[in-house]
Amino acid sequence: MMSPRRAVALRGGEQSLREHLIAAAERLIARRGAGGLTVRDIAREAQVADGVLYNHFADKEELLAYALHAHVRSAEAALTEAPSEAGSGTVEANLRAYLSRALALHAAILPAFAGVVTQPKVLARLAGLPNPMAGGHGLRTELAGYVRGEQRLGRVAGDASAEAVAALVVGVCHDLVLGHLLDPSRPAPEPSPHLIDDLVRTLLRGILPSAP
Amino acid sequence: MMSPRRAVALRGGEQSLREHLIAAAERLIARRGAGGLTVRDIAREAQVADGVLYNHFADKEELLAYALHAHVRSAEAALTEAPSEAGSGTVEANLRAYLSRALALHAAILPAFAGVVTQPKVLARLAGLPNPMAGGHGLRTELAGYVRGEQRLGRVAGDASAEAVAALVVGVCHDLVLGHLLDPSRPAPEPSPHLIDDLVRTLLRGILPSAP
DNA sequence: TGTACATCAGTGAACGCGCGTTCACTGATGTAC
DNA sequence: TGTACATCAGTGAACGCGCGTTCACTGATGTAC
Repeated sequence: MMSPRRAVALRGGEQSLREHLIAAAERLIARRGAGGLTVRDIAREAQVADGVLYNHFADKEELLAYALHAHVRSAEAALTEAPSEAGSGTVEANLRAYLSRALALHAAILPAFAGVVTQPKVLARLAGLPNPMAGGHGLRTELAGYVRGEQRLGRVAGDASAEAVAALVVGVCHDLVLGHLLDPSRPAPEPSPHLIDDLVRTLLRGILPSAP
Repeated sequence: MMSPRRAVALRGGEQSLREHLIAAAERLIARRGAGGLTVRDIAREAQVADGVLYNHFADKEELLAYALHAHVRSAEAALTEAPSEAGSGTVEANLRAYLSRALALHAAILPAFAGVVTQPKVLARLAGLPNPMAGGHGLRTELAGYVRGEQRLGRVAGDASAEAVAALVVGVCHDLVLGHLLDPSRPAPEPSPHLIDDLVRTLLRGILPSAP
């Protein structure tokens, strides 16, 4: 077996340089988003020569796609609470938990993706990756599935729309995070518990006056 | 009065070169977003020399900020329907109208802003412009005001949260448009009327089973 | 065991390109006489 | 009225810079003898 030169940054470590590069890019993405990153930024973060990247990836976009993918999986893994199961606790508490989960997830993911929207090559690479759950798509179907489960148990109205609930919950997350991105003075990470209460109540009971 | 050289592109027209440049940039923003635009793109669109820009604006970012501002105002002006007034028609129809309005507005505005999130200098310039209604902020307060009006008339429950409704409606618009931006294969401009029905019904009646 | 050589991932200076920005020049218009 | 000159917004070639990418070279490791 051949074992030629080894990157100085890997001395003492055992992961491959490929994983090392992805991890470095992921760290930068988590810190500043995938927007203005340069290959030199990534090489410096990885403490590695400028050119190595091209021994392991076709181009910058491919590396970014893998790093974004890793970032999404990290963000999902960092969520402490497991998704609520239909029938457990109360529907209200479960909905609130889903809302918190979705908000935490989007607060971590959306800023990272902000700079990618204008890079079609990265989007194309991402589309080719194994598990396309980016953008909260996985959470959306998870939530819709939960609502359908509650419908079967009779704790949610049979004529309610699981897709509508999922779209509203995910949407409000996008909204809160986007507001922060477009105007950094606005708070995004921690919306008032009051607002969360109001959102959950609206989803549960609607806004029409109670029937007499 | 001095009247030195006049830009060839302005022959026959009468607007100032400053407005001409803003209009050209706005056209490009509407067509491709504010993301990858170069000063040369804008100069070519305006049929004007590369350098003139700097006779009228401090830098590229200032011009982009004015163009984005103009784009937002154009998008708002292009909305045919006027916002519903509290008490008119039915609450359901009014909510549907607000949802359609908001969706049309965000479909026009969000793609334009997509590329700006990673350009802090443009965001800073935008913050300094006269009317900071960017990002659907104006529509949000308008909708919240409408809901409060209906509450006063008793057509909406007094304990409902106008802010929650506004956040949910605006959020779902962000969501639909973002989904299209991140994955161009997904449809965004025209969501199914079915989904709109479901969203409105959810907002009006919630998802809990009707009280016996 | 010890020494000379072959391998090839890693290295980093260099390349080409496109960007934002500058500035010496152009030329249409107003003014002086 | 006609001619020479002054003004200055517009022009576009050129500048400097940072980017993604390339490639001749380095040097740690395995192999041959």
